This record gives sequence, C-alpha cells and structure tokens, in this order.
Amino acid sequence: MMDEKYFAKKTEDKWQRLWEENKTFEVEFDETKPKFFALEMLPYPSGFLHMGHVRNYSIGDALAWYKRLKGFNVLHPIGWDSFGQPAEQAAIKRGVNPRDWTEDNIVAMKSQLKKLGLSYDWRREMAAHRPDYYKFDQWFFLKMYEKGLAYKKATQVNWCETCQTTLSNEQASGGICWRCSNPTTKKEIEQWFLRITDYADQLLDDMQEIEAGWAEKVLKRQRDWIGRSNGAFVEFKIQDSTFKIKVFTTRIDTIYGVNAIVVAAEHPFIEANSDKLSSEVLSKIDEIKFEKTKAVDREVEIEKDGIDTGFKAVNPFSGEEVPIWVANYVLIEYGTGAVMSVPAHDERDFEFAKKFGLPIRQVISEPNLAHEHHTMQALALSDAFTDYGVMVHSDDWNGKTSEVAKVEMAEYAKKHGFGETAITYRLRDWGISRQRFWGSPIPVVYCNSCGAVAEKYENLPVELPKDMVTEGTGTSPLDNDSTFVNTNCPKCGEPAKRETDTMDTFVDSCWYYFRYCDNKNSEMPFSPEVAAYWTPVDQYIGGDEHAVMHLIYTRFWTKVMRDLGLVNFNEPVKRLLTQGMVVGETFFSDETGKRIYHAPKSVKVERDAKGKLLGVKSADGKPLKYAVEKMSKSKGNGIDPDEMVDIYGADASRMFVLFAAPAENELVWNESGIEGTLRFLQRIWRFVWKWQSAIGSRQSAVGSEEFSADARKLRRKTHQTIQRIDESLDSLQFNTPVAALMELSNAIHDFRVEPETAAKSDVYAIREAIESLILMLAPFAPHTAEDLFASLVGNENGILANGGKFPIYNAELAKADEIEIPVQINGRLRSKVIAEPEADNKTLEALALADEKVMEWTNGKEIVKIIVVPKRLVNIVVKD
RNA sequence: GCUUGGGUGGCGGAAUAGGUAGACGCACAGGACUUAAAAUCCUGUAUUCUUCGGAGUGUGCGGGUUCGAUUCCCGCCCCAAGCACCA
Repeated sequence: MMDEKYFAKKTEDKWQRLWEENKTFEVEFDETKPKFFALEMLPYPSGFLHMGHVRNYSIGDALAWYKRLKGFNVLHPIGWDSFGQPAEQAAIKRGVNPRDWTEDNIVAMKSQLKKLGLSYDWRREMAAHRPDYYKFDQWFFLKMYEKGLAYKKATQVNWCETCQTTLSNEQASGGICWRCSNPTTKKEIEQWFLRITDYADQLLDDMQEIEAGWAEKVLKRQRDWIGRSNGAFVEFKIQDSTFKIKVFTTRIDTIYGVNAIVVAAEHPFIEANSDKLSSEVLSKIDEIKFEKTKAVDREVEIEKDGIDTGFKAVNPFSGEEVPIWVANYVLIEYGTGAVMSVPAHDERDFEFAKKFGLPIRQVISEPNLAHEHHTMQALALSDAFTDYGVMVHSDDWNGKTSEVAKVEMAEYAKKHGFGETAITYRLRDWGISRQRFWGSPIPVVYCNSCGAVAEKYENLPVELPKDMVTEGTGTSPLDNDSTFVNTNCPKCGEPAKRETDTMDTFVDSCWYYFRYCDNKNSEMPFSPEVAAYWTPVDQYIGGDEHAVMHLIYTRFWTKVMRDLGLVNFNEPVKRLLTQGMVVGETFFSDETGKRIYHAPKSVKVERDAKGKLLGVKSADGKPLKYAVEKMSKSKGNGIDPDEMVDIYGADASRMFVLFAAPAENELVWNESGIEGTLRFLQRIWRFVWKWQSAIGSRQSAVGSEEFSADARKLRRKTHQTIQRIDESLDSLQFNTPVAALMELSNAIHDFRVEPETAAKSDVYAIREAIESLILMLAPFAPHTAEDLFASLVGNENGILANGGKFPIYNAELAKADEIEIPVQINGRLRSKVIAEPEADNKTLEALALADEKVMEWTNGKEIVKIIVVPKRLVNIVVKD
C-alpha cells in the first residue's frame, strides 16, 4: 500500500533494492532485439561525486530509460578511469598504497552512484587499474608493436619539473602543465610512441561519417588539432656551402617575393655551422632559445626578434641570393623548422621585414591591378596581401593565377630536383611513456643480446608490484623495484630488464567501453562477435574538455582495432553530446575580496518588490560580492550530491538538473529550483493517492460512451504531451519534456472531477493521463515512477517488469475539437475567433470579418487584402 | 587576431520550413484554509498609459525584405568558450 505522502528516501531505498534483486538493468547479448548503447564518460575515482557527474549520469540515465521504454535492449554500463596521478600523489602524500586508495574511493563513489539510483548493469563494471583490464592495454600495445605502430625513439619531450613526468604535447599545451599549471621544460629521453600520424588522413576524412551526430565545435577542434595543410617543400642551396635548407610552404606561388630564409634557433643548420657564426649571432640565438623556455604568458604576444646569420641562400626559381636569418617566430616542431620569408604575402613575414628593414616585393596582385604592377617597380603595401591573385614580377609565371601556379611550380621544382608537393600535419605521434608508478606497465624487456623484446602474450599481464614503489626523481619509480625490473628475455631466456615506464592513462580510456560488452573475457579484450552487436556506441555523453585528446585517441584506437579485425567500422561513436559545465555561485567579502561564504543559504539575499536582486549580505549584515565560478572543493562553492539527495531525494535532484537548462548549456547552480521539481513529484503522488481506488475498482474499458468536453480536453493534452516528449527525448532535449510533464500535471489538476462522482469515461481519461504521465516520468524520476506505477496497476514489480512501454500517441485524440484563430489587422493582433480545426480559408475569412472587434477596426476603411493561414491566423490589411 | 556558440521578463529558460513572444519552473505580491506556522489551494506578475473596454512599446543596436520578423538578408555592438606566430 502506498503512503499518503511522498517520502523520497523510502521510495528510493525500496526501488534501489528491488532493482538489484530483480536484476532489472542487467542485459544480455540478444540478436533478436534492437540494441542501444548509452555511454557516459567514465569517472576518475577521486572519492566523491561532484555535480558535473550528477548531470552527466542523469542525462545518460534518462536516455537509457527512454530507450528501454521504447523497446530497446539497452547497454548502460559504468567503470573507473582509475590509473593516473592523483592516486599516486595521494599515496606519496599520505603513505598509502595507491591501489588501496583507489579501491576505497571506488567503494565510496559506487555507493553515491547507487544512491542516485542510476540504471547501470553493474556486472559489467571495469576498472583500468585492475590486472584483468590493463592486461589488454598491454595486449594492444604488443599488437601495435608487431605492426610497427608502437616504436621507441629518443626525443625532446615536454617535462614537468613539479610533477616529475613527461607530458604529451596536448598536456603541455602552451608550455604549461595541464595538471599543475607550472611551466614545462624540454628534456631528451627515450620514449614510446604510437603512430597516430599514420591515421591523420582517416581521422579527418572519416569525420563525414559522424558529422550529423557530433557538435561542429568538437569536429572543428579535432580538425585544427590534426592541422593538415597542403603545400610544398622547396630546397634552397647555400652560397659557399654544400648544406641545403628545406622549407615548407603553402604558397609556393609567392616564391619570387622571398626576401630571406628564416630558420628556428634549434635548426640543425645553426648547429652545423656554429663555428662560422659571429659571437654576436650566437649570443642572440642563445637569447632566443632562453626566452622560449621561460614561462610563456599567453596573454601577451611575443615580439618578433631575430638576427642575420651572414649566410646567403639561393632562390631556386629566380637565382636570387637572399640572407639567412634566425628568428623566434619560426617553430622547430612544425614543417621543416625553416621558412621562406615573403613579406608581401604573409602577415608574420611582413611584420618581421618591417621591423628589420628588409625589402618587400609584391609578386601576387589582385587580378584587376595586375597590369599596373607589371609596369611599376613597387607599390607601397600597408599590409600583407595574403589572398590568391595573379602573379607579377615572377618571370615566366607572370599572368598565371595563384591556384594554377601552385600546382605547376611544385611540379617544376620536382622536375628540377629541388622540391615537391607535400602535406604537413600539426598532429604528432602520441608519446605514451610516463615515468610513473600508477599506470599500465609497458610490456617490453631489454636484453643485452636481443635488444628490446616484446613480452609474450602468455606472460600478460605484466603486473605492477603489490606495494607502492618509492618515488625516484626524474626516473620511473619502477626502476627502484628490482623484483619487477629483473626478468628473463622472452626470446633467449637470459637475464634481462623490464621497461619501467608506464602508459599514459589516455590509453585506458581509448577502448574501455568495448570492454563493457564482454568484461569477463580473459583471452581477448572482448569478443568481436559480442562487440559487433553492442557497438558502435549509439550515444556518448560527456564534457567538451575531452574534445581533442580522449576523443581523438579513441577514434584512432578504433581504427587500429578495425585493422586488427576486432571491429568492422571506422567510427566508435555515432552521436556525441557535449554537456555544459555546472558552475557555482561564490560570495566574496567586499572589504577583503576573500571568499568567505560558501553555501548560498548562509547569505541574506535582498530583493525589491518584484524579486529583483538588490544585493547580497553576510549573516552579520556585511555586503558581499557575487561571482559565478567553476565548482570545486577548494573554492568551497561545490554542492555535495549526497547532501542534496538526503534533502530532496535522488529523483527531484536528478530531474531538476535536467530541467534547469538544456544539456549543452552551462548550468549555474541555484538550489531553490529543486523545490519546484520536488513539489511536482508530490503533486503527482497526490493524484495517484486520490484516484488509485477509483481506477482500481472501475477500470473497465470504455467503448462508445461519450466523453465530456473536459475529458476530451484532458485526453487531447495527454496525447499531445506524448508526442511532444517522444520527439524531445529523441533529439536529446531533457528540459522541455519536464516542462511538458508539468503541463500535463496541471491539466490533470484542472480536470475538476472527484473520484466518488466521476463518470466511467472520466475515470478512463484520468487513468490514461496519469498512467502516461508516470511512464514518461520514469526517465527523469525512476523511483517515483516505478512506485506510482506499481500502486496504480496493483502490481509490486514496477514498470519494466510489467513490460511497461512508452505510451502510444494517438493523433486522432490529440486533435482539437475547435481551435482559436488569432485575427490581425495590419499585422497586429486585434481579436480571436473560434473555428473548426478543418475550417477552410473562406470560412475563416468570413468568421474574422464578422467578428465584432474586427469590425470596429475595419469600419469605414478599405480592405486591401486578407491573408489566411489555415489553422494559424487571419491577417486583414486595411487602408484609411 | 582567428574559430565556434550565444544575447528573449527580477532569474533559469520556452517558442523559429516567418504566423497569438514570454510555455514550464523559480522568485515576488495579494487572498483562502489555520489559534499560528508549514503544507496545500486561488489570483496576479514584460513594460508604459488607461475612462479598466483597451491602447502604445518590447526578443543586444541600426537598416532592409514582407500583409506579418525573436526567426530571413546587410552592417555593427557585446558576452562566453576554444585556438593562437602551424608558414
């Protein structure tokens, strides 16, 4: 029997228990059913949930419920991205084992997730730090090693002194460590790489398969990240030297305008010729290098700087001699580390030439000015002309367009052996070596006679030592564990040493969701047959901070898996929803600027009679400043989901998170709104309490019996709502369906019929409305929906166990008996008339003209024109 | 600077194959019930004027197209996020 009042905790405890007992959300591979894979980005087990998680999982859970009600076999799993630095740092700081720390955190967070009542199939849980999972990180590594996709090379890497680790280019973007925000430096080290650049073109080209389901901003960032550009290499000979300098250019058509060759300070030409350079030049080069290693303040643009080396290069097209400069604006990492400077047609070169007084010669002209440029020696340019145009001052090429010349000049260069067309990328190979303990060991052994040897598959996993190994400085912690390091060569059996670097944690998240399909498999990462049913992911949900790293790596990994024959598609994720951040309100003291008040409830908010915010004061009456910031523990503006669930219940909390803003928008947390969703749940509860016995005792079918006008109106609202919510959920809108549910609840409330006196048809209409409402409530407030459904149908097993389905929309019932047609005079609303929904234009026109208010406006005026839009409006155009 | 989003009441947000702007919720105000409070219920709430019937103004700003523009076009302003010497 249901309680008269809604007790969230009681209801939620009950259904969380029942779901577990009944294995409600456990799903199996079943080819007879259509599948749906709903996936949220897996959490790092920090130990506590934050509101970003709650939002992420509420969205995913709503979708999973919706798809279940629509008859899909829904795979909705969760796992743990449990390798990585926080565990290691916590271990160092507190002297605990990172494994224990991680496992404890998982236990804590799992109970928080369960309190939210999320509909996961918990049997499929995975955790990256457990050997049964990372065994297959290693398996994949070996496969890639065999295929030449994993390789080791000595390289300058980004190094963070504070974190004592290497960082990928992405993680050290802008010379700043992504984790600790301190400046990074460079260090020469032997590192393992994955050849993601082999897949650069596919990563770009396959985007067309997913562009319908991914936000453009994400694809754009990936495109920029890969940074493919089509151009050419050109070699410049050096006067009095056998050395040549190769440059990359996308504008070979501008080559007659070259005024200098400019190289990066780190370019090998400098190293090779350092003995011939003056001390002035060498010290300038050192200065440039030094400036680069300093912390880069991104707000300030670095001024261009450089020096003439005194060497001369020869332009292979014109034969002209140009000076060779070293400058700080040329990047060693991109292209060849050397550029041809064409100030007339490149903004950077223009700025540089202006500063150092180098000649500027225009060789591309706007088509209509080409003749003028031919006859005149030079036109003063105030800016670089970077558009395509017509060639001038370019010998035999004069008069050709840039587009034509680009192709022909590259061919010419190739024919004469000093160049060729080329494509360059910003994307670098992915360095996966980390000098850390808490990661998946790279399964390679170094043998004195055999060199680097792959570990055998049967020896996987290469397990981490049980105890935390003490931190070394600058070397891998595992170096200090002799039992781990010392092994035998898998090839010759002689004593050998293990690789002690571990893998970047982004490796773990590349393929974790495939593991959900088949997480008990000990032979393979997953069975290709089972994965073929569940994957690709139908809907992925997560923050857009993963737009480049995780989402590019996992797309790459999928393509590798495809080439290994594990999957038969190119793209792992059909649709991606990038949810907005949850931000908190923070209050500052006006006097000191310090953050002093955290919980919004501990401040006094002053408003005027209309509710407009006048100011915020502390409990003791001092004025406070207000700001919106990313929620975090340290800022004290975070909301503890546990606390929220205790006060309002999981259902009201989850529902509010979905209702408060569209999923992609930033959500400024404001607690007062939750009470609205709680009130809504209580109201539905009251409906069911009030009507359950009437519905139960008189639930006979209604046949030809006439429905009252009000009952027809309610049924209309019910069916309109069904259609609306179905469409919204299908297009991943979660805020508007909640509003629609509230509207339906308002309609039920306005249906003023009492159970004792209700006609059979009224009970039928009420039952239809309430039952539909409850079924459509399930994605948002599953516990409450389950309980109400059980009470209503008198079956304690709830919606899914009773085969509950999303209600069926009936277009006939949704149609109105009569509709209100606005009537405009000269485009301004003046009156409304009531008409049959099917009324034709003539009828509507006549109705409008006969309307009293309309006649007041048309009286004595000439009617110029009447526009009738069927079912929508009538507009009468009049003239005085 | 470039790119991508976005500017609608006191607040979060609805509504665009061009057709009643402000759904739904919050907040606020008044009322009913109550000894009182909470809960619940009723009413109001863009804005100005009003003879209380209505009338004018209003979706960042300025133009345009149209019977009609939050929606389409042109030119601006502002905000947010991302990228940033990629040759």
